[in-house]
Amino acid sequence: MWKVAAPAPPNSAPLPSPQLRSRLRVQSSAMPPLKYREMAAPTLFPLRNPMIRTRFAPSPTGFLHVGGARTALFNWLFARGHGGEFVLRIEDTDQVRSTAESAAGILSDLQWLGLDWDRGPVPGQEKNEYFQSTRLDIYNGFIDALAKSGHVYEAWETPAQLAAMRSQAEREKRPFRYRRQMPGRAPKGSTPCVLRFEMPHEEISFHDLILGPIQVGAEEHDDIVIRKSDGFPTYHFAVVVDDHLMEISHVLRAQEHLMNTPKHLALYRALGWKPPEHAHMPLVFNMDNTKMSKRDKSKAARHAAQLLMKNKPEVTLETLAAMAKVEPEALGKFLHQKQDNSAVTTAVAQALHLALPEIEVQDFRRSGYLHDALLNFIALIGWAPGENREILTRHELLDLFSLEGIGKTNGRFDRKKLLWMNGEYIRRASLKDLAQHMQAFNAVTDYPIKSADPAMLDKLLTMYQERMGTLGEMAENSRFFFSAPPLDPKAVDKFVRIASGPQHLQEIISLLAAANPWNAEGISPAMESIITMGEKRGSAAQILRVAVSGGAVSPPLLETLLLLGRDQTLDRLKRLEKEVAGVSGS
RNA sequence: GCCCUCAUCGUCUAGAGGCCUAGGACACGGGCUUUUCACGCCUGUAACUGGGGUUCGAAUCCCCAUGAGGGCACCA
Repeated sequence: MWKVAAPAPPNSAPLPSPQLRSRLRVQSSAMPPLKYREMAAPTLFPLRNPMIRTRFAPSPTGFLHVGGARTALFNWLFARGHGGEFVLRIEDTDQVRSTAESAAGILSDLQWLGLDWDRGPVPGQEKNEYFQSTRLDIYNGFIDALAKSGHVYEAWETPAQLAAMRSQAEREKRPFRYRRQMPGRAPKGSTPCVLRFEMPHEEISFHDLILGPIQVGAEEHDDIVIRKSDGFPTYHFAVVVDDHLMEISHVLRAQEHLMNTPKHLALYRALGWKPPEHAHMPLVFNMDNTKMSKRDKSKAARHAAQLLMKNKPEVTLETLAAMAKVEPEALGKFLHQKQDNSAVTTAVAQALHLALPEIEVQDFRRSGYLHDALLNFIALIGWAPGENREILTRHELLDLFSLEGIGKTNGRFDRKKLLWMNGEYIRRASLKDLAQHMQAFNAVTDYPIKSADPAMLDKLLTMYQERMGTLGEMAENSRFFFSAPPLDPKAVDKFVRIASGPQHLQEIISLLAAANPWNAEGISPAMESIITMGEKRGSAAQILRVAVSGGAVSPPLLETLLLLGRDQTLDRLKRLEKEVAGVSGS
């Protein structure tokens, strides 16, 4: 778990209880005509409405995905931008897949992003009432009420039977809909059964705040399971009960939930509750239009490994396993049976020096993206403030955000633009802020720069601020300040193993050896000579660059040498001298 | 297969019937600056999916086609 500079701890305000719950009225059997919502567009909201309350309700089955982060951001912006409240609720009704680690990770990622919540779990503490798994009796109470009014019935099919019924329907090319009065329902059995909710037999329509009017025909409804055989409510039921009890005014969620909304509205109606407003936002995909999934990371690692083994036959499964320090068997399964495995993925990527695509928030964090840059970028997918604005502070985001600004078309996650934006944030940041970001970055990564003292970090930051896209880039490129780097043979050939190379190298060594004192004034004359050395201005300086940095690219030499110090500089020059002399005989 | 949704440069988008010869940003190309790499500055290429309507006039409204995405779980 990472350490997090903790924002203000969220309040754990009590749930709306008895009096509010007493407002709950279960519908009698005589139903009034179905009219879920007037088709005319409702007024979106008055400005600064204290009654606006949104929620982000992730299921703790993995780390926080950028898509989830965007949903959280939009909900947060909408609530806070209008003086409302933002609720965080953990939907852990899937006993098999939910883990406490995931929940903690999601909390930590949201905190890192600065998306704080008014009500919800308290980091570092036990599950409270914002974890659905603690609320079983509440759901059961409402299920009982719904049963009394005749909306609920038992269904005894096993999962296997249901699967068979579905494939049967598929073979007959007809849609499968589970309905109470359909023929061939399983008789009462001895195993625990599920409880289903009988959907109305009428068209359901509603007005989506982003998409406009949506209708779903009566024949499309399916009697949804509301309680699983393990006694836990399904998502559909728990979400409705909690959104009501927690007085959520606006449900802002991804468009993949659009078809769930009629089910939820039917539940609201059966429970006698007023549903919240709904707004479904467009989805975000990879540039190639595939879904952004953590599997992309495995795919990238697998692809790179297979390419390597194809191009270099000497690399076998065993050698690669040894390189990555994983079991050959596990690697085999990963490679050949396409068994995704995050441990193997990471190990392979590390062994091959492969940068995995960032998918989860923590990936971006570890790559050295600034949280505000990530937030800014994410906000701009599917939403635009108008006026050609792009770089927006958190404050401006809050100020400008509106549901009307959300578009209807799916977006793509353009990593190049994110990289640009992150660089933009880095260049605009103060040195002090950058140092803080670097510290947070160091806490979750392990680069040599971790060992830099504040003074050195400051100097490095100054040097790299204008030439990095991410903190990770700087951490990588600044390695040579901490230990002698490997020499890039291509750079050595190009700049040093040339006719004038050895002689220039000698001159550089004696110039710098004589430089005194080792400060800007003392070195500058030597630097000037080095730059003007040779035919083309600056060409000889590359020799020096290769010597100290190992390659053809580095921050400006003067500052570099100053930070490196005389001894390191001369050592590395002599190392290069030896390298060139040693091989020239062959 | 059935249902739902969407459709402007490669990408994110501006655009609410005449302000559109379609604007901005990223990316890409060219140039300047430069001891490398960046940064910065200047500059270029590039889009209204197609077809029918409505209208004096359509990127904007309607219909159809096509394409794309989502959903069809005892997952959420």
